[in-house]
Amino acid sequence: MPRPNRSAKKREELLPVLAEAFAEVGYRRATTAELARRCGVQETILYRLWNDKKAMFLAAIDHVYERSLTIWDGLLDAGEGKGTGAERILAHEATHHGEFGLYRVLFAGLDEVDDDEVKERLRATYRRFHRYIRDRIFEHRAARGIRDGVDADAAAWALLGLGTISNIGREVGLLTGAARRTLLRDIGQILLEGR
Amino acid sequence: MPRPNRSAKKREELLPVLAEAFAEVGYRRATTAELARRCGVQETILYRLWNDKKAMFLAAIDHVYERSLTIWDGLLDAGEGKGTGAERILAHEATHHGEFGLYRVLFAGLDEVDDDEVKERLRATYRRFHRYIRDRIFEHRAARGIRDGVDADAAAWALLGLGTISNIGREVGLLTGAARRTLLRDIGQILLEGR
DNA sequence: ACATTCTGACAGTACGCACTTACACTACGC
DNA sequence: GCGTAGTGTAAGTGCGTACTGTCAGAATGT
Repeated sequence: MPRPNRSAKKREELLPVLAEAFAEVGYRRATTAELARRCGVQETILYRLWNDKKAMFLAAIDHVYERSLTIWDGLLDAGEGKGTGAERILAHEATHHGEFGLYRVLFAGLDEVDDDEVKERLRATYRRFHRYIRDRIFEHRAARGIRDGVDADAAAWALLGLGTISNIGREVGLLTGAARRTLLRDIGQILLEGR
Repeated sequence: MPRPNRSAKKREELLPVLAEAFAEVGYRRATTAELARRCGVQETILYRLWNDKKAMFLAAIDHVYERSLTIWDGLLDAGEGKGTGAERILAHEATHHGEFGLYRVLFAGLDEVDDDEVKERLRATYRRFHRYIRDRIFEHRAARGIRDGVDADAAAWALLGLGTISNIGREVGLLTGAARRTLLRDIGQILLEGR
């Protein structure tokens, strides 16, 4: 049995680079040649790690969620005492939201939803984001003794929308950093409280 | 002087078809052959009306705004007495939002923002949408005597975000029609009032 | 009727891109 | 050291696609 297989490790190593590439130029324009160049490897190597370009993209979608979750969960663990978890995440996003541009992977995916696999993966990703946010809203309201807020489900969607439009505004140069901060902070608070 | 030029008329006639095509399959996948097929003409004809594919896309972006505005302005003119203009638009969108899928043209554009012309056109479009909504918020609050709501500018962005995420949710199959209705209605009302 | 410009159909071209084949080389277990 | 299976490099290949050249015919003002 010669040479152990390092594929898994290599995939893990290249995935962030792929995600960044898809984020920057979208799905169609991220040519396999460009992906390989950014990874510093030959195209063949990518094709040995993933079946095709779509598989690379699907993996990148998952990476977006996992990266966000890692950061958010870190915020929940650390910094106890400075408000509820939801407030801490909101405050963090108010200053750092979208700075890695990974959300653009999701935009790229929305352009490919007529592909069933892409659509399914996007659905799973958005659902996971939504549930996570909704749970934080529940926690927040429980901690604050809020019982009459609007449906937490709807509020979670609205918060997702807030993040999305904030990114779009940045993308097209309509929202400055300061504007995004007040947007996420003020409106975010209202949605959290639900009234 | 033989045969008057009907280019303008023809452009006007084909533009909705182009917009629909871009909405359905995005920019990259909307091949010129496909565009021509949907329009029922030869590719050459499209190229006589627009310089290149990008010009067709830019025109489609404008069309999205103009179509929405036509509908919304119609709602403002008609149906006086049933709430403020903002409320009427919101109620309308709650049931009809995104049913033509034209917003997907904007998603497609977001995948092409590294092109300066596309980015500029998107910025102009989002700005116009934002201003229109903001003005409706001002009117609403004036009519209701609301003076302590959150910044109308921010609220307008949040409403845009609400519409956007509503479309995304529909797109990936996470939000049913009923869910979108309550989302736009309940959260929309909160944002309108600003508290 | 006629000149002139618009209109429509078709084939073609150059290129970019996803994906493959082929092959030399390397590291490991026995 | 030897066979096996993983790794790196290079050169294709075939297809899809944006865009063009050509040319016959059709509609208009004079």
